[in-house]
Amino acid sequence: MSKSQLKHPMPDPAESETFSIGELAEEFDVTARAIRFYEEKDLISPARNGQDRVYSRRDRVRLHLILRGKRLGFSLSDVAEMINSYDLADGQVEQLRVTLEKSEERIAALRQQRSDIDEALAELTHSCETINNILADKSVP
Amino acid sequence: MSKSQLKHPMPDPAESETFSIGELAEEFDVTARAIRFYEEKDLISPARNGQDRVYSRRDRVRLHLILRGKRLGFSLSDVAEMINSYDLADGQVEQLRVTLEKSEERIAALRQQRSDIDEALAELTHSCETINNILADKSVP
DNA sequence: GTTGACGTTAACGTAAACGTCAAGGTAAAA
DNA sequence: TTTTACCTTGACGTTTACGTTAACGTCAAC
Repeated sequence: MSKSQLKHPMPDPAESETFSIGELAEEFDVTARAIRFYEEKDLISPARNGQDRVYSRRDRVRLHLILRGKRLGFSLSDVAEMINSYDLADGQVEQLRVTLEKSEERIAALRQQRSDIDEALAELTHSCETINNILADKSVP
Repeated sequence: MSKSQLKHPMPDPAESETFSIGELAEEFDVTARAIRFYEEKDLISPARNGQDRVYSRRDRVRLHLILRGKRLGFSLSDVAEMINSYDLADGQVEQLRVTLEKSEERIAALRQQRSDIDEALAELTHSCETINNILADKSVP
């Protein structure tokens, strides 16, 4: 199914690069519901064509950032803080500072998690061994 | 406040080793609410003295197992499966088999998590470096 | 006879990130 | 014209592990 068959073709055929919610959903493999949810949380604010949402390239970048943030384990409110600080007076620098700070926190948390996991793994593998031994004994009394 | 001052002293002074919910809560540093919640989820079934719950040593062991399971990242329903399989005809062996299986699953999941964390750490440390470089440039133009 | 420490049940609240209807609008293709 | 594809808002449901009242019972001590 080509783009010309879709309900929402390019508004300006001379190209101004906009996207429908469905296009973005498919491209990034998320549901439209999720994207609307991000909007509800002030992570993204697409333009409107009547009722329909119209996403610019900038919006698309934001969505990309949101998903990257999620992948790295940030909460949506963290992502909101990072992304939205972009729109402040200071712009760039402030956004970078916020992101840097949150990233460092995240790194610390991840390191902690990793050591927790290592502990759990040690305990689990040990108990598996023990269980295996018991079971071996029981089956050959 | 010593034990003799408590509302619920030993029912049998000749010792049969029972515990109140508050005692267990304090010993294991969980709230009484949590312990009742575990009961609601069929993880533990203390006897009653009228309205009051009376925990045996066996109940105490179960609680210990529950908390250990949680610490290792099992869900309460996982823990329930493991613990409750103890009460089946086959008893011991079946419980051990269930626990072993779940533990192996858990180990696999933890390894996956760890590698996810490692990936995220790599990406985060890299982006922190990048940001630091940009900020350094900006402050010394 | 009341205060304090402990216990009870019942049921609603919380956080995160959406999923899942319901009920409908609009436009383009067959 | 009807079907099909895509969109909308609104609102409740899901999951996990409890927290948090509310309203009350009970006993020992002062």
